[in-house]
Amino acid sequence: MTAAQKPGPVVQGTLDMLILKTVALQPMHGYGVGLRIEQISRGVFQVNAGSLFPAFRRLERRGWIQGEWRATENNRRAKYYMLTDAGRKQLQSEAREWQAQSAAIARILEATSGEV
Amino acid sequence: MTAAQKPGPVVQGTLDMLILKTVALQPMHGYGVGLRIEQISRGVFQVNAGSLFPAFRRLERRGWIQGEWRATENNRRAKYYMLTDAGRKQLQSEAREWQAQSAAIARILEATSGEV
DNA sequence: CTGCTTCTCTAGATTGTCAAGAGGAAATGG
DNA sequence: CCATTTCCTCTTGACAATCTAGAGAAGCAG
Repeated sequence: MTAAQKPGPVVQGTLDMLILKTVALQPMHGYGVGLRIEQISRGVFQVNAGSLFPAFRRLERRGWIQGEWRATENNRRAKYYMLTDAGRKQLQSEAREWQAQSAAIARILEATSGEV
Repeated sequence: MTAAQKPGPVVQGTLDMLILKTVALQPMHGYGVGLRIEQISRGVFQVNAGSLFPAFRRLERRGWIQGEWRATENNRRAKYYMLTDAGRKQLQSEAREWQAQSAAIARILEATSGEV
């Protein structure tokens, strides 16, 4: 039973970063981003539409991504989002901050006594 | 300027785990736990009293920590909390989950194309 | 036509955290 | 002795991100 816990929500505060990173690789529509995050996280995360779409609106409003209606591979209409230059900067900044935070948490979890 | 961003809030959802870990090392009072987390995180995190005390109440209500009034080193009264057995299990479980989550985020941040 | 899948989007509630404080008791400095 | 600072507990009210639980449209398969 060392394996696969049931999927859960994304770690709070990281969804924007994960979306930016995902659309940085290639323009994608919202639904696809959700699936991709589930896949790459290997089922650790599961993104709800009620989280996803507000996030896309948020990111677009802030100018970090830009949407455009296109046809999917399956002949449907979907809004494809791609990263802007500002979005690329934002992604770098959030990723850097995340590294610092997860390193800090790792330090705390590994602490064995009174180290500073 | 590669150095020390200004301190910010704890990553959402991790505060309980950080508190459990901190009191696991040695019984501590709330205020001290806050300072300790700031220290070990090297200023990455800064825990607000308005987050801290509700968290302690929450953890005690769930039976993961147990509080007791004692005198501090400085002759003051403070409520010292220590981990219960249930708390130890909970800490292990949360830490395991955290490892899975941060690994998943790392995978996403490092992705370069369509890997599954 | 019926039902399944893909895809977008909304409304309402919950939750964890924050900002901003109040207050008490010991130490410290004048 | 009084004033100030430091330590420590705790509360209130607001906010932002996420969730649950849907609706709705359009193509595909039976």
